[in-house]
Amino acid sequence: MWELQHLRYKTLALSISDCFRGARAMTEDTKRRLRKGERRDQILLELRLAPHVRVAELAGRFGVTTETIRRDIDDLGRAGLLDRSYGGASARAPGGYRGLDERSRERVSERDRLARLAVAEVREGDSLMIDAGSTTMAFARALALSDMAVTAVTNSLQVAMILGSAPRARVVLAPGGYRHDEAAVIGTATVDFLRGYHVDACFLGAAGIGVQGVSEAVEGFAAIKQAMLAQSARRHFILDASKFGRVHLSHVAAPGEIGTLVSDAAPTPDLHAALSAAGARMLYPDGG
Amino acid sequence: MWELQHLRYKTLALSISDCFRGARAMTEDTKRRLRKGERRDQILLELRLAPHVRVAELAGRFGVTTETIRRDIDDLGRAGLLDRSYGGASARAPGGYRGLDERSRERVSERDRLARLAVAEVREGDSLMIDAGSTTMAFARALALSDMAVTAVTNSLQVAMILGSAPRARVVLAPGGYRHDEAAVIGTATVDFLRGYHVDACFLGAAGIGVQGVSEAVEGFAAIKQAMLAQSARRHFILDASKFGRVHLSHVAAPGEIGTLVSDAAPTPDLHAALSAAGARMLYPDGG
DNA sequence: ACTTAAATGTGGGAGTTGCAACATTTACGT
DNA sequence: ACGTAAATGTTGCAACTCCCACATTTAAGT
Repeated sequence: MWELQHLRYKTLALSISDCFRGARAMTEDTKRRLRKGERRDQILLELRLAPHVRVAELAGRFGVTTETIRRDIDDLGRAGLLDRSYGGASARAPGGYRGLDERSRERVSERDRLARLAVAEVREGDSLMIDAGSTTMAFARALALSDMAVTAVTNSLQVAMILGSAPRARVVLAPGGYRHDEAAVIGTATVDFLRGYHVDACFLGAAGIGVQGVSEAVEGFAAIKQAMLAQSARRHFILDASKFGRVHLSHVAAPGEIGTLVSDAAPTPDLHAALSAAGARMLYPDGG
Repeated sequence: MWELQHLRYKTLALSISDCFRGARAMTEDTKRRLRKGERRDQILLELRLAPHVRVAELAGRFGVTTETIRRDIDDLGRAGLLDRSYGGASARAPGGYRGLDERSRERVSERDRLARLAVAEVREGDSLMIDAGSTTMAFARALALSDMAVTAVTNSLQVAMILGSAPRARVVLAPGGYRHDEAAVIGTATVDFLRGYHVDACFLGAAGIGVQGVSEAVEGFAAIKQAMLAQSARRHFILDASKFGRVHLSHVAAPGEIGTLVSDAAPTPDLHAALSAAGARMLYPDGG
């Protein structure tokens, strides 16, 4: 009976493993046999349908020992393809957010504090634009908790799903080409769509901020951020202190275009000087 | 120290619990005190950021016993707001898909077989439209496994995320108002956007099919399905046998407009007669 | 203030999982 | 066909989780 089950999966699984091996640039994975790859593809795919799988259940389904499954998800976890958890594995949320296992409790509350600082800038009834990123996800979560009536336009699937669960929030999702690593849509369709909306405020993340302004690493995100900036009466960048002084490929906004910088710590003196000279507002805990 | 942590959460959590209680129509939840509701909101929201939380970790964070957390997630699980798992809880995937715990192993393979039957209708290089639903999610999963080069336009966030993980698939997401219970976008913006594409084939789910044609329960989905049908050279409905004979509010397609019905079992004689008289093609295991 | 019920804590036994060392099987190259 | 190494299975023990019943605390109503 297990044999039958196994064969079915064997025919079903084709070769996503190839992509996976390719992505890992032939390190230790090239040595692995088919059976293993198939199983791992199955695990990964199952994890896209259900957010969590259990070791014991997978073992039963594939007709192998729990130890084998354990080794599989250990390796997959090491490769960053899923998150290990007691008794099983869970899908790694796309969009940059790391599970709590990797973060200390302090960082969790830091994240929430920064997010609430940004939520304080939102007024009841506001229309918003929110872009993709781990900071804006945390912002969306805090905004959902605040139970404010807002309408949000976003290109982030995560933000849509998080904020969409709040009873008084309306979410409009922009169209575009789907980027799986960021769980967001991107492209000219996205930008064109955004131009059709005028909102009270936008809340954006970014990869870096320096004296020359805000910059972004992911190609294609910069254009979206700029489009959102252009349609918003009030502009906000939510950036934790680790972004200070970092410069990335794509230019997003000059210091004068930043509006308000929401952060979890005061900017470095030179950054503070440059931003304040350009008329940017800065907001951070302990007196901003 | 725990006191501090707890207070922070106390201020953060406002009143999504109200919505939750409201949704449950004041059964046993009305009796519950604030503390409990806050904790549960936190759990639910945390689950939107991370796909899995552990009992022990939550207990530590809230400064309560694991037993309390266990009771929380038990109740939340009973209310259908999350999925229980050994050692913790995982987010319930929106869009109708139920975790494996609730389904027998047979139904899992049935689901996969139906999905693969539909995938067999896809040709390398095809452009597709795929709508939202649990059947189309399974289809997207099987399509991702097939490793075919396809371009898919969809209004389902789940389909986008599943298919978007396949290396050779391109996914275009339609815009629109976000419907959280279905994890899909909906509305005139969605329909208008779809009209901008011509595709080789569409794969749609639906709530029911009868002699009068295909019908749908979710308001607003019918228009999207019709738009997708209109833009597709080949038309497919993926429906399991439980949909046979069911009639729902919104009309989607007459028998003559169905194209191909992909199912896991042969339609009932009268349904078969009506469809075949209208020129619909039928596809099911064991000789279609 | 008193009563009552809900909410939470405690403790122990049963079941699950994790881990590591070692045995066995399987797959591949020569 | 043989040898080798990867892959998987097996076993035992420690750690963790679950669940039950009962004790204790907390919150609400009168």
